Amino acid sequence: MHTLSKNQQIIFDIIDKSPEPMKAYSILFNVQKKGIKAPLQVYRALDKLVEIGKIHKIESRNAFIACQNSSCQVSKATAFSICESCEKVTEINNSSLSKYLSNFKDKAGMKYSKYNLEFFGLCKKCITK
Amino acid sequence: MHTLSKNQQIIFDIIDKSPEPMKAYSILFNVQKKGIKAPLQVYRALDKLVEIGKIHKIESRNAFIACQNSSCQVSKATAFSICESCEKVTEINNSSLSKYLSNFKDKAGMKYSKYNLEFFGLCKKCITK
DNA sequence: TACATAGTGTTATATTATAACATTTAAATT
DNA sequence: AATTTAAATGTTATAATATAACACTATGTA
Repeated sequence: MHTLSKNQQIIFDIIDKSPEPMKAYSILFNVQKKGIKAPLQVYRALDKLVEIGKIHKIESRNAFIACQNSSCQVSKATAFSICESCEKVTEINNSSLSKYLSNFKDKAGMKYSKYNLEFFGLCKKCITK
Repeated sequence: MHTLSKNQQIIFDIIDKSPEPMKAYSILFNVQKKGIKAPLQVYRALDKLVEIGKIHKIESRNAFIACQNSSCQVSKATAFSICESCEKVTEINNSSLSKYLSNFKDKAGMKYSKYNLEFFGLCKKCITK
């Protein structure tokens, strides 16, 4: 198991506590009281946390969320649902889906080592508004 | 069928001719000789071209490619393979995959209106290097 | 014509991300 | 414990990506 460094722990904690994905400069603003002053300090921690699978980047939003999936050691197979109204993001943990995608081969026979899937729609709350 | 405006056509043409995804400022550089001088002129055309499905954004790369799929009118169901070595990107057109994903429902019962999937790996050329 | 909608041109600025280099800390090896 | 190595930190500067705001022009349609 990986032990986080000081900066990594600070930045993981704030992402983990957040109910929604956080952007890098919002993270920076929120950790300045803890002594983290520069964007690079944030980005380096983010890079490492993504690498070890503790957080994921929501590519379409340039934002980061803590991994919701206890069995997810590395960010090799990620899927998210994104509400286009309230921007709520949920990590999808569905074994049928992950099996289907992990075994997917395209016509050219290329075998993939990683995928990222983002679904967009309206969440239950927003659909009734 | 949609008629492209002058700027939209210029920008679509250069993306369509490119063998690889193009980034916004690379597009800008390449169309300055045609009188397009400012980032916004590029981004506005890109937004519209994405909206009508003539191009797609590769989110993990902040880059744009022309739609390879003649039946794809709108960018509601996109899938790409991305070589992490040479950065070659190919649009995946696989009816089993698109059916599976279009019909996918998560546990919360949320029904999605759109998805984007990016596979990562090594293409055939790069795998033998 | 006149009205509405979409597109253009422009300047300025916001947001996201990395380069480069010096230093410090932690971990692994002897 | 001392040495070595890898990982992490701190800092300044800057690159790369993207949007706000406003004035104006072209196009389609009643």
